[in-house]
Order: sequence, then C-alpha cells, then structure tokens
Amino acid sequence: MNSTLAYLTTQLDRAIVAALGEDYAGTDPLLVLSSNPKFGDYQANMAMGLAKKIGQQPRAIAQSIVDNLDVAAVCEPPQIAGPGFINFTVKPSHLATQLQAMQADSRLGVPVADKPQRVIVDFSSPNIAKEMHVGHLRSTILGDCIARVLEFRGHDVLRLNHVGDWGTQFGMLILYLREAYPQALTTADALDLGDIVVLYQQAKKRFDEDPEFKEAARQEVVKLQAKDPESIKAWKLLCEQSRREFQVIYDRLHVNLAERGESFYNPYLAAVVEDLKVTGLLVESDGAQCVFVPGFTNRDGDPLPLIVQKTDGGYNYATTDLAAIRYRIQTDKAERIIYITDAGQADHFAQVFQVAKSANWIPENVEVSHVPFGLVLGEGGKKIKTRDGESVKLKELLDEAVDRFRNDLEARLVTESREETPEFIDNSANVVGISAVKYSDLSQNRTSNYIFSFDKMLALQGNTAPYMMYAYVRPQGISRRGNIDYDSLGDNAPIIFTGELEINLAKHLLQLEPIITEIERDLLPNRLCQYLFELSQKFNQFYDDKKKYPILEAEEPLRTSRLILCHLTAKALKLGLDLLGISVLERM
RNA sequence: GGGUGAAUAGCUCAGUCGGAUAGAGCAACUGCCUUCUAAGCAGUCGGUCGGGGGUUCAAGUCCCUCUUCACCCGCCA
Repeated sequence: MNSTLAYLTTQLDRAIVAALGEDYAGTDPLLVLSSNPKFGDYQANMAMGLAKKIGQQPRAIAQSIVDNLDVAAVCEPPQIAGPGFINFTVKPSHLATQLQAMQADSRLGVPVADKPQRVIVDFSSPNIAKEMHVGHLRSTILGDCIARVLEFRGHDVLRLNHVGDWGTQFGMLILYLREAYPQALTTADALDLGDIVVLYQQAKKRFDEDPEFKEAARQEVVKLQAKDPESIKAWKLLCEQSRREFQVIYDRLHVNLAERGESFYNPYLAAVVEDLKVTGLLVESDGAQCVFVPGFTNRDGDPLPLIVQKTDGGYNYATTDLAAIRYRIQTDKAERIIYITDAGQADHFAQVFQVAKSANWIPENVEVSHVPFGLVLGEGGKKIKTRDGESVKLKELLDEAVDRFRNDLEARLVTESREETPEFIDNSANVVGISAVKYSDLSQNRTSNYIFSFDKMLALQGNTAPYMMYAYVRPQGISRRGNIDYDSLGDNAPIIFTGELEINLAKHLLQLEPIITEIERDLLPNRLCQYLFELSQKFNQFYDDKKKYPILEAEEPLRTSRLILCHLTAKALKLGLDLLGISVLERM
C-alpha cells in the first residue's frame, strides 16, 4: 500500500475509535483517491454508511471524526463536504519528501513483494505446423506484460509456452504428407512452413470429409503414441521447423518464454486417469472415461462430462491440462498458475479446475486462474481476415505496422527538412511499429473484444505508443540540450513547487506504486497504460508552459528541482513501458 | 434450448470496494511555435450509461426482467 494511504488509514482508525468508541475499531474508512481534483487527493466515504447504524447525521459523524483526527504531518486540514465526505489534500512539503525518496530509489518507490511467489504464466501457445496468426497476438503480448509485472515485483516467474505439439492433428498431417510429399517426413526443411500450413489445411479438409482417412489418421496417432521411430522422426522435424519460425516472431516482439508443449505431459496422462479412478470421480459414458462435476450441462440440459480418455483409449487436451496442473504444482512448486487464453475457453478451464479441486490436486496455498481475453476483430467489428479470407499472419501484420510508420516518418522528415540516417529511420520504424501493435492491444481492457486498426495505433496523438514514446523523448531532449547528466542530480536537492501543473505532475508520479501493485493483483495492463497516458499528458502540460515553468532557463534551485521532475517522469515512463514490453527511443 | 460475457458521446474506449456535476482519445470547429522536438498544449461541440422494475442515504457500477450482439456447449485444442 502507498505510504500516504497507509498513514491516513491508520490515523482514521484512531480517530474513529476516539470519536465513536472501541466498538468501531477496524471500521473500513472507505478511503479512495478523490473522484475529482477539486475535492482534494483522497476522500473517506464511511460517514454516510455509519449514519443509520449510529443514528446521527452523516455530517455530524464526519465532524466528530475530523475533530479527533491528526493528519497534519501529511495533509492540509481535512474538509467535510457534501453529504459527509471527508476530503484530504496532501501538503506540498510531503509530496516533495516522497519525490526525493522516489528519486533516491532505483525501483522508483515500488517495493519487492512481501511474499514472493513461484508463479507460472502460461501464454502464447501456438500450434505446431501452423503459422502464428493474429489470434496469438493477445495471449503473447498480455502474457509477456503480466510476466514482466510479476517479475518486477520479485516473483519467481516461469513463462511457459504450452504449444500444441501433439494430438489428432499430427496423425492427419503425417498421413497426408506421406501421400502428398513424403520427403517432408524424412528431410529437414523439405517444405516451407507456409506450404506445410497449406497441406495441413488440406489434410484437415480430408479428415472432416473422408471417414477412411479419418480412421487412418487415428492409426497414425496410435503409432506416434507408441513411439514408432518413423513417426517420431517426422514429428520432431515438423516441431523443429515450427519452433524456429515461432522464435523469429518472439525475437521481434522481445518475448522470452520456455517451450513446454503438450507432448511434455504424455508420460503423466495415464496416472491422471488412474488417480481419478481411485478417487471415485471417473465414470464411463458411451465408452469414454469421464468426470462429471456439478454446474456443467450440455445443450440438452444433461450433465456435461469432462472427457479424460476417449473411447479409442487416447487422451485429449483435458487430460493434458489436468496433468499439467499436477506437474506444475508438484514438480514446479507453483503457487500461482495463470492461463492466458481467449475467453472462449472459460468453460473448459472452469471445468478442468473444478475437476482438479474435486480430486484434491490443488492445495489451499495455490491459486489457479484463467485470465481470459476477447477476440481481435477487423475494422467494422468483423472477423479480421485477408482478402482471401485467410486469417492474418502475425509476421505480415507486424511488417505492415513497421512499414506504415516508416512511411509516416519519412514524410515527416521531408516536411520538417530533417536529415536522418537510414539506420535511424529503420530502427525508429521497427521500435515504434512493434510498440504500437503491442500498446494498442494492452491499452484496452483485455476482457472485451478488440478492434484492430493500424491508423489508430500509429496515431501520434491520443492513448498510443507513439504519443507515450514522444513524451519520453522530451525530457531526454532537455538533458541533451542542457548537457545534463540526470543521474548526477543527487538525491537531496530540494523539490520546489511554483504552480498547479508541477504539483499535478508530482502527484501523478507518486501513483506509480499503487498502479503496479494493482496490476499484480488484477492482471489488467490497461490500467498501467492509462496511468502512463495521464503521466505523459501531465508532463506535456508542464513542459509546454515554457513561460511559467522554464526548465533549463530557470534559476537555481528551481532549475534542479524541475530537472528532477523531468528525470522522474522519464524514469517512470521508461519503467512503465518496459513492463508493457515496449522499448523507448532517446530521439524520434 | 443452456451457459458465459458484453451494450456508456457520431467512432474507438476508460470508469477502482456503490460515493459528489459520467471521463479520455479520435472526428468537427477555434486559438497558441523569435525561446528545452508543435509527434505538443489550451478551448468549443457532443450523454435518457440498451429498455423496464428493484435494493440503497447514494446505482454506469448490485439484484430481477426484457431486447440485441458475441463466444462456448461429449470423445478438436
């Protein structure tokens, strides 16, 4: 908790006891950030709720609490307003003290978690023998951001890529390749991944239409599961080729994660079914081994099973997910497991978690959560597709963002008569293009569907990556222009406020810590984006009023004070963007 | 049919534990560069928070109901 908030909570608790008696000790003061700056910085809302209980007017209750309240070390005298709100305004002297502490702290006042946890973030998870497409974007970007926030807070994070590298799909692909292009099964890189994807689609069509092919594909899966050397060799070739292609994308996105695909859990699948049998949860239904848990029904209203072993003896993804939960808890010692997949899988995960709980596989101290996200849609809210109706490849989407920004930049350089090297243009386009794609996704509440728009994400104004990156470039420009080494400004220089815009900026800087701990809990990166956007706006307002707030031209000690505000803003923006997985540029 | 989620300004979206007069950005219009990058800033315009009921001192937020949309619903993942 933010130290100001903690202080006010403590003092309010004392005042409540002094005013209303020991019975009211521990009453939640309902202390929150003010809804409107004109009401100050914080407001306590408990007086209205206490009114009926105590039988007094809420304003009278608020008054008696304020009469017993001592917050003079931090705040101006509290004000009672409206029906009984208690409003607090933080003293500039306290802001200055806190900013100095922030300046002296390499973590900008964001402490390491009290109890670091072993956390697994399961994200990205593309399928082998398919190309990464727009559908993998959100999981990859959100997962990376969430992992970064947890890592920054000192948690021991294991980032896992649960790739689809097993199952029915491989039977049909291997079978089809044997007919259509047998070299692909024995020779590395005999086909481009793109061709394999096309062949996969043909195989899938055949699988759906031709019962004989379907049965033969099942036999191929059996061979693969039985570790038939030829099948295993083909499987490994396909996985290796896909893995290299995925890595190209991850490198471009600066995303790190460890591949641990579905096949990893194969040795543990039989035990899952066996243990479910022992616990008495396993039921045979239409030849399949199932678990029924309450609350899940099918379209006829009958109980919906979680099938853990198919009629043909094979296992499916539910079995793999159960085995993965067990492995992650028992072997990886995870205390928090986070699955970042689309909202369409919510029912599946709810069911899998429920089964795991029923089987007592999830101890009290372990939290398992599905972090769902909405679909990526094209403009107009329709499914995003190419002209041919195919899903858009991630590579092409990133290329287009980079190209569009490069064109914008080059046009701007011409109109501004600026000369920049090809390396500068190239690097800027790459960093801004990729950042724009990431930021536009992260800046929306992940739970809703997201309309993908190059024009909006690359816009130079508004809540976009370019705007934020530009806000960072400005304080960096000041340090260059003034030959200032921000790091040698020292930790003890006085912070002086001469106006409202400076104070607004200072107050916002100090909200970094509560925002980050909030995201650690709620896993909603858009809150961080909102914070950074507002920080950028507040800095720009301060920066823009050159007459009232000169920086390099100011007299000491004001000059150093303002340079510290610039430095803190730059550091907060850089840290915040880094937690989003976005790099900054020193010059744009 | 059942389940889940959504519906807020012309468009794209925020809205924290229920708190004061519902906020941004875009678009449209108006101002501001001799001076740290104007990729910026200031301002104007724009709302029955899908409809109806309820709970509450207080509802965009909680409950019920209706409408519309999206996604999911036995051996794919």
